[in-house]
Amino acid sequence: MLDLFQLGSPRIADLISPELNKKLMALGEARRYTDGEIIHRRGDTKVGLTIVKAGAMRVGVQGVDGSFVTTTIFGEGQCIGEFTLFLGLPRTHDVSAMGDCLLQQIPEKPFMALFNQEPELARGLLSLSLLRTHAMIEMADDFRRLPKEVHLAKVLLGMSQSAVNPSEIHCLQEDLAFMLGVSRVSLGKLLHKLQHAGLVTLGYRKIQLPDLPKLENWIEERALVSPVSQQTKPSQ
Amino acid sequence: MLDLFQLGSPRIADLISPELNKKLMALGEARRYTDGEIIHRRGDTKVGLTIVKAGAMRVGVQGVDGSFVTTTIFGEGQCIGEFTLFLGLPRTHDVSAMGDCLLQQIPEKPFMALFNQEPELARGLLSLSLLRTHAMIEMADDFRRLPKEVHLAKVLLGMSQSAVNPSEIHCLQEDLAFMLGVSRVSLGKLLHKLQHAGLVTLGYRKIQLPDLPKLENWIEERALVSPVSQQTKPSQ
DNA sequence: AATAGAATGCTAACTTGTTATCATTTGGTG
DNA sequence: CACCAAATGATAACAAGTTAGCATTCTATT
Repeated sequence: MLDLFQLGSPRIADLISPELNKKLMALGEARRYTDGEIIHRRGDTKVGLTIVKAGAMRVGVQGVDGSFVTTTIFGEGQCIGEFTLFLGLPRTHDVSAMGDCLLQQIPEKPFMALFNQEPELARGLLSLSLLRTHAMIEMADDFRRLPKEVHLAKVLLGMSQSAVNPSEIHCLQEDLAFMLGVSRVSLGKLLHKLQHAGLVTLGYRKIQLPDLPKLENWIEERALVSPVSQQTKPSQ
Repeated sequence: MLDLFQLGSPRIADLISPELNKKLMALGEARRYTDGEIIHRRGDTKVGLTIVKAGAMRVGVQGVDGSFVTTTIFGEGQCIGEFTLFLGLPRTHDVSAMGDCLLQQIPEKPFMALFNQEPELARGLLSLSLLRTHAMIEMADDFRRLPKEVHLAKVLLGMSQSAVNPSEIHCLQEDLAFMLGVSRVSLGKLLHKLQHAGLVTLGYRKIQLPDLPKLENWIEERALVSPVSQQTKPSQ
């Protein structure tokens, strides 16, 4: 469940030293993509790490019926491709440029050379992967335990925490609907419920969160289990 | 979505050399737990790695209403605790012994000592974490894209692949229901659909899969996107 | 072999979500 | 600035899932 949640996904640069990050970003080459351009497709077997230098990429899956659903948007500093490098698995998602963007693309060979030379890189990638897994576990649990409107509220809160402006989220109701596994109609109803509760304000292509503390409280009161805090405090 | 799926979760021993595994298992100490005994609770902050040496542990969450739902069963060779070691996060699940079991419990200090000394360990844990993430991503996608009965079939197939006897799965309908996010009643209906299609045979506390190739075909025909194969072929 | 507890099966009233349309609003484009 | 495509709102018929309750079946334990 990569998920829009992963807007808040950690950035590799935050998990390794600046020096190592410099070495990493010096590998491979940067390439510019224009809005909508395909970066790679589900099933592709090209191996390598891709890091967003500027802009954002849209991650999702194209259905056989032609419909496309977005599951994640990765912004600056976020990366994909670990599965191809370490598991030899084909790409799991279709990825395209969301607006113009600049990507650092690091092929297998130089990456693995650095990886084998710098143990710190493994540690950083391990933390990254664990953080993602952790977020997914919590999300999956929410998905099944929480009433839909609470889950929705939690998702919105999560998205806000990684937005430029925390009190305004830019996304389509259709994508939110997919994320929660409901239809657009249902999602609309849920959103209006939250609006009537004074927790959100609906807009065109955006949702405003006028009172974050209130939203947090509202969620807290309805979550069935105690939340696990999200601080990232590595041991060592 | 750890999930019963994770019965098929990789074992750490399969991702590192036998020598390193020996060193790892020599750390900490083994402890025996009796059926139902609590191993740790959600929210606990005790840091360390726990590896199943024999038997199995039940992973799940206790609701505030007292109900307990199983999300995963981890058997021999499988481990938990990476979040506590590398992210400093509290336990995400309640874990208890499922039948009598023997666990190797490795405290933070000796583990991190070995970790810092043997780069191979980071590589192994990275693969482990990525495999889990990958399984969860695919599962989450299925959760939202596939009709419930197809998702159920896929989950059953996944469970069979990691069972002692691939054509017989031992689990409660109640736990399966939670995994799919539906009620027990709905799950019953779904299972009966599959039974009428000749794909499963229902029993008491067990489900038989009399014709695995047929099941695979049936799923294949109904999956909306091409599956991503699950071979574990590390590069390098 | 009888029994108790657990798991499964079944039903019905009810709630919720979906599909299929169509109307309305919005914001970028020419 | 008018227009158009996209996004959102709204509705109704329909389908699906849920809750609650009880019956039945199974298995382990007397």
